[in-house]
Amino acid sequence: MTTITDIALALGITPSTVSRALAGNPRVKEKTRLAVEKKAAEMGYERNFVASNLRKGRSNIVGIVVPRVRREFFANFIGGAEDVLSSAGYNVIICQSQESLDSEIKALKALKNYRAAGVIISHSIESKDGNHIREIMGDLPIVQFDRVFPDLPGAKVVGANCDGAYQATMHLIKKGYKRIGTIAGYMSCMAFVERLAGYRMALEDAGLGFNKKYVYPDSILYETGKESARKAIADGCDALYCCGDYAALGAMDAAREAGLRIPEDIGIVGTANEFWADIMTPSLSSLGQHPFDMGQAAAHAFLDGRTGTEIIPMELHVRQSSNKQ
Amino acid sequence: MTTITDIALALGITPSTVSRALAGNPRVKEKTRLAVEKKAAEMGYERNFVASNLRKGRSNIVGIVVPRVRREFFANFIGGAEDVLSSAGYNVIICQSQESLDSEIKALKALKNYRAAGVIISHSIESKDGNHIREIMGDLPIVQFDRVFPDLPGAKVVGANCDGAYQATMHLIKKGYKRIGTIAGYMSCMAFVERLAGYRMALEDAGLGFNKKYVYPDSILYETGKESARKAIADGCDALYCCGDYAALGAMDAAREAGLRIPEDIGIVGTANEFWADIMTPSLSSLGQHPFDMGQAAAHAFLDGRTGTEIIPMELHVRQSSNKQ
DNA sequence: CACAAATATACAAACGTTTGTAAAAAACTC
DNA sequence: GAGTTTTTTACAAACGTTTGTATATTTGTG
Repeated sequence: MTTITDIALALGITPSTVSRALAGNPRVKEKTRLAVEKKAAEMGYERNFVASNLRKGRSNIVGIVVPRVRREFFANFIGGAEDVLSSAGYNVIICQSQESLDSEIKALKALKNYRAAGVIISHSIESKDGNHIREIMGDLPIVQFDRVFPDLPGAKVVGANCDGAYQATMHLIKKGYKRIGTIAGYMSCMAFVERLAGYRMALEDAGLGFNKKYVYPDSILYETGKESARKAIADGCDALYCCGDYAALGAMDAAREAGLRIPEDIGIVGTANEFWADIMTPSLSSLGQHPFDMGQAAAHAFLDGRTGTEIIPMELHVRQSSNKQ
Repeated sequence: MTTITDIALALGITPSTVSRALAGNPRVKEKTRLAVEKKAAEMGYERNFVASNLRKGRSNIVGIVVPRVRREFFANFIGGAEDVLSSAGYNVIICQSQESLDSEIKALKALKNYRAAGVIISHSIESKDGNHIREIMGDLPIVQFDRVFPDLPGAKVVGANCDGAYQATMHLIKKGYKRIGTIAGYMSCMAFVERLAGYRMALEDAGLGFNKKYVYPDSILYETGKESARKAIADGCDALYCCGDYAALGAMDAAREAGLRIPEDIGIVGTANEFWADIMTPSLSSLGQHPFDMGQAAAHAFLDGRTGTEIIPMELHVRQSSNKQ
């Protein structure tokens, strides 16, 4: 592999000049710079990032830490972020926390150790606050998205969760459902708290009143969603706003097992708008985010060193599961 | 951040001894080693990978390059590989080629530049051979999986594609379908070539004969699958073995648009066993791989420096879309 | 106890960059 | 053309580790 020393030797100049030339430093004469660039291309030079990072104390790596890469939402977010970051000359390391605090810490430490330029993160369910993030990353730029800790400084990109859940719940109300429960998420996550708030607000605005009894929290997976839906059905709910599509799927199965027709006897709306929501029978109404846009927004927030919170709208996709005539 | 020099200073020994002690080198006395370990823990030392990598000329990074992270198969593969690799002390960088040769080359170059210890790759559709991989990675260990170039040296982990497609096709034959076509993939990919071979073998073994006319290649997405299925239906096919679930989904829609009942008028089997295959109506029969196992196998192949090809069995999940009574 | 052998540690260079400071070269000024 | 400023390049140290070689220490032998 050719080094800047090789180039310097070939041109009879010093490595430092080569380094500056390649970095576009105005301290080197245009003529020299062009000669260096030509020689570098000729010799197939590629900057050794490891050496560069060591000397500079920071790298061109941006870490993206997500619970799970395979979820529609995170996969699309990553797509959006990667687009923007890689065209800005950054390399992206993707880490999965698998919803575990330990894995999250491990990933952050590895990123810190590689002197990442920054980290874009949506924390795991097990993370109750952002102290470990701040502690490990020090003063490195942190961009949070979707699941954010409000007290942690730095940029945040979130969906309009409160507004979206309001829309979803209001949609159920307008369809004539009377006892609307919610299969909620974890109250350690902002996003889920916001959704609950939107759900509550819609009920109150419609004069239906909010009843804590019809909130079934900690349910975002198929199994927990199904279990919670069973309780909701026993409690007499005739509609459910679910904080996740997998939980909504569980709820649909619970309804079917209870002999209820969807959407005639029970209406169901999910959240995330996974690919399969549209192709199942009955198709699942779902509150979709714009993960790709969120990824781009997060990347730009990092690049511009912006801070503050950016809110990306959410969109309700009405399908059969809530479309009572 | 504390360095080995700090530890050496604190203990009145030299950095080299600290380095060796932390690496478990037998050249340092047990007593010294313990003292170093204690001090290191006390001072919160963490090895600077960047410096270590620079000196050693290689890192503890393993790159995984896949077309798309969000596909069930790749996401699960990554899960399996990450498990094994991270408990062996490696860090995993995940790169997406987005099925584009350019992105694949870019990812490989970045990995090479970070002096990755090796790369685990399933190449993009646009890659017609493995020359660019070998050229960029030099003599670094390469483990290929699923889509492999047989002429590229190094370990390979593949599903039993030929055998699986044989099973799938034979299943359709046994169900009484007569004119069985295949929505095939790209002939630049081993996996798809193998599946076609299995399909052909089953037809020939059953005495139905192979007819090139009923092979509709280059169709792995919803749109291309649908388009190819339209042709197949016009050609009089009453069953389709599809090389991908998204293509199978397109085929189902094409069948419905043509007024055909599934599975009565046309039988459909997909490949990959995506999550949603089970929940749609009619549910989609699909030939599933064991991506998690494949990921573990690939990681072990890398760790053990093994070479040669490992074949992981595939499993047919029979569901409604092919279950003609 | 002297001497050799084995063990444990110190020294120093290297990995390939970047960057502050010094020196050289070029361009002005009077 | 000498002196001054500006531009351009060279020198050298540093980032934190690893590792071959040399030195110091300990252990063993007669």
